[in-house]
Amino acid sequence: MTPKQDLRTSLLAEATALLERGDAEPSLREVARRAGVSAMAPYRHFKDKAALMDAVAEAGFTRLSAALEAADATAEGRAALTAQGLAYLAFAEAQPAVFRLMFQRAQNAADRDSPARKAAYDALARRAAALAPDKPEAAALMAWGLVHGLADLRLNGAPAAARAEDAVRLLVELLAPG
Amino acid sequence: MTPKQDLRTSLLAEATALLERGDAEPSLREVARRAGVSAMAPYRHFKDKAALMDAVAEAGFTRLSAALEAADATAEGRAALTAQGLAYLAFAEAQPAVFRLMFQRAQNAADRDSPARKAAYDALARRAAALAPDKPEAAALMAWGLVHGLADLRLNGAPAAARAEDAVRLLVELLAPG
DNA sequence: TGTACATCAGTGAACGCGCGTTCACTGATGTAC
DNA sequence: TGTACATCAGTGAACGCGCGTTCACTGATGTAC
Repeated sequence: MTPKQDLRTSLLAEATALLERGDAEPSLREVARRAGVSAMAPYRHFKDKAALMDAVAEAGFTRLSAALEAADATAEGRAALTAQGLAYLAFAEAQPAVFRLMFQRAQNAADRDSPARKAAYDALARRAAALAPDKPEAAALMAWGLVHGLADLRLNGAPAAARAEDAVRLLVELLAPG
Repeated sequence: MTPKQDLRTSLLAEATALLERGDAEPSLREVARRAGVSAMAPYRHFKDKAALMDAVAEAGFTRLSAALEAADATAEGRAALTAQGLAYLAFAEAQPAVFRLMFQRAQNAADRDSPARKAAYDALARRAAALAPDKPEAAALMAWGLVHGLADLRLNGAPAAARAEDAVRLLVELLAPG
């Protein structure tokens, strides 16, 4: 058979599209269908369904980490941390289903320690730690925990989370008054 | 047929137990099986499977809100907020699957505005707002977002979240130095 | 340049499975008179 | 007190469904000599 060009990439894209369309658990068969390929074709590229979903999540962390680093580059110090926090919220809002998947899958999987995931954490953590040199670890975890919690609450429809950006700004203000 | 005594309660208990046993999506049939009842029996008590799961989530919010209020009662001011934050983390850790379900279901469902959920939010929010009278809303959302994010990260195996309690204490310290 | 062969990406039929839900039913209990 | 009837909580068989995965296969492409 004629190889589709880069079926692997197509499968990732279709799975992502299905997720964002609201299908919380797209079936392998449906993904294959959308890619214009038989139900069995994905097995040439992924060991099984779980491997495909892991790859989707991993790609999500790569995009998130890139978004955070891009935001970071736009400013310095306090402003850079604020920018990263807002970027995190924006990412979650733009790709809610993938965002959810990213953290769900980490729950069981070995990709808990993926480099992309680490990179995303480090980007935020570095700025937060720099603002609170006396308690760098607690500050980093606080920044990560806050933006993650706000994103999750907003995705889950908590009405209060509409003002999530205010909470991010308050965090930065408290960490580094000025 | 002889009515089982309080089958409704048993079904909720079995569904909860299955969840906590690691079955992220227990089937209606399995729940019924565990309750010692035919596959159809649950339909006497719940419209459909979704209604059962909604009830499980709602019961979770009731327990969470009770836990927060109990923690709140043990102290005053700053210490009360800390106690609530730690209680939130403890709840998520003790019943991770129900905790996840609670927020997942809110995503689509009408029970987004359930009284139990509001009560849980209010308990935390009141204390946080009292500590930052100039920015009560942002402070409340910040407290809720932080503890929720820390809980979620910990459930999802983020290594840094092991020190979540430190982050809660840092929050309280920043909100109300002293 | 030609030939033999391995590899690789796909196909398509078939499997067994457990699911949520429907349906028609049964038999115990409560209520009216 | 007895009888008729409605209600209520359960049963059990059956449905159609889509799923992940297996299997044996096909035919195009790349490689060695």
